[in-house]
Amino acid sequence: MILEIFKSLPAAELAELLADFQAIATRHSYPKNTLLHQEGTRCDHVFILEKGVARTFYYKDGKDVTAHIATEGESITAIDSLIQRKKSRYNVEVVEDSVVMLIAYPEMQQVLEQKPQHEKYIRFFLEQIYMDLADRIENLLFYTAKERYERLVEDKPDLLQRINLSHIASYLGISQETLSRIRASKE
Amino acid sequence: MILEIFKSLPAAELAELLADFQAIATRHSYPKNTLLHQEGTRCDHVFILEKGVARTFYYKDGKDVTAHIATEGESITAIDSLIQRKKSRYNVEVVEDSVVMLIAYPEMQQVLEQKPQHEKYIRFFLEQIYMDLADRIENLLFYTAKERYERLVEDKPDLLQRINLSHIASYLGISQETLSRIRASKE
DNA sequence: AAATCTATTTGACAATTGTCAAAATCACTC
DNA sequence: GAGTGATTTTGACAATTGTCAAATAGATTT
Repeated sequence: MILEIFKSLPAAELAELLADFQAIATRHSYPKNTLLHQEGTRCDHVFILEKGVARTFYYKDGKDVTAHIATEGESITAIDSLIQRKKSRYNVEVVEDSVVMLIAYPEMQQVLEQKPQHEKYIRFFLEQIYMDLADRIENLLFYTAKERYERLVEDKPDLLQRINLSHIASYLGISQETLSRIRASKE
Repeated sequence: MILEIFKSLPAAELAELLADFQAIATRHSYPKNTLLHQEGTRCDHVFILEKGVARTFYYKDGKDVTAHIATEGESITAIDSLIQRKKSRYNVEVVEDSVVMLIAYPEMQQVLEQKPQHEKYIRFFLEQIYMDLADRIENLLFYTAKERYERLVEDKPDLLQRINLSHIASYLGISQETLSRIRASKE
């Protein structure tokens, strides 16, 4: 159940971390469209996708907006709630039938209290997702709707077959109609 | 030299962290427009503003783009380089005459190796700057140029007197001309 | 105070994208 | 396989914002 981003790290040190987290993780299967976390409640889990696709979304002026998408080997959660320990504005749902590892936050904290040397991996994890957001900002600032779409296709070609166009559109910050036209203009 | 965001944390635990970081921090004064870090080199410092204003910027298609702005009680660095330990694409400069605390990354790592219990504060720090980026993305996705400007004025009213309009514009993802017109349309 | 350099504003126009409404396509159920 | 509901596409139009060029204002130097 190792996260993709950890695969480059020194195996020896990592093994203990993984063992400790394996010990508190549980595996679940969910059918398509299952809500893993509901907005307005506190989120106490990190979800790691073994198989399938999941997204976080929220409602902005009544519209469903996708904030994050995760596929195999990636993690997803209601990050605001997990960080600030309060009610979340995000929902998390699986978009396909999925197999998910759950790590409960309180147990994770306990592991980190007992073995603070693991904290540096959490730090590494946060650094990675921070850089992901920085990339996304640059994407929004400097690339046109069309370019953003092309970059997503380049990065995750399979995603477009696996998730609704409307979700892709809101994730990219484009109206669904514009995204549809962009697709039509290709080939 | 405490960071604004740490002020809400339990004082007792925090005191040791601060003492340990004070021990490796050095204070410097820089005149306006001094470059604290140059792109293409590895950044080995975190800068904490005691007085003044600083920004990170980079060149995108030859244009100066402001990525981050920090004022008193906030921190700034070439975050890509600090995280990934490689050459940075960012420059860091002070925009006003400033007093800055420097913390060298290698020494910070050493402190964290010796006292891994401090890692959780680093984690807290990363979580905070992560949420800042998430806010910025939402800002870009859902608010017009005018609204983004108004929100910045609301949040940091003094900034507009302290830093060039062109820097504010690129930070907000707006052309300088549009920002100028937005300002003209008010009052 | 004139001269020079920098920063900001203004004008004219074009391009990108959003919105609303309707049609077409697709997917699933009975 | 007809029918129903969800998803995607298309059309027409308006609004926001960017670009390029020039003018103005402000700041700094001699």
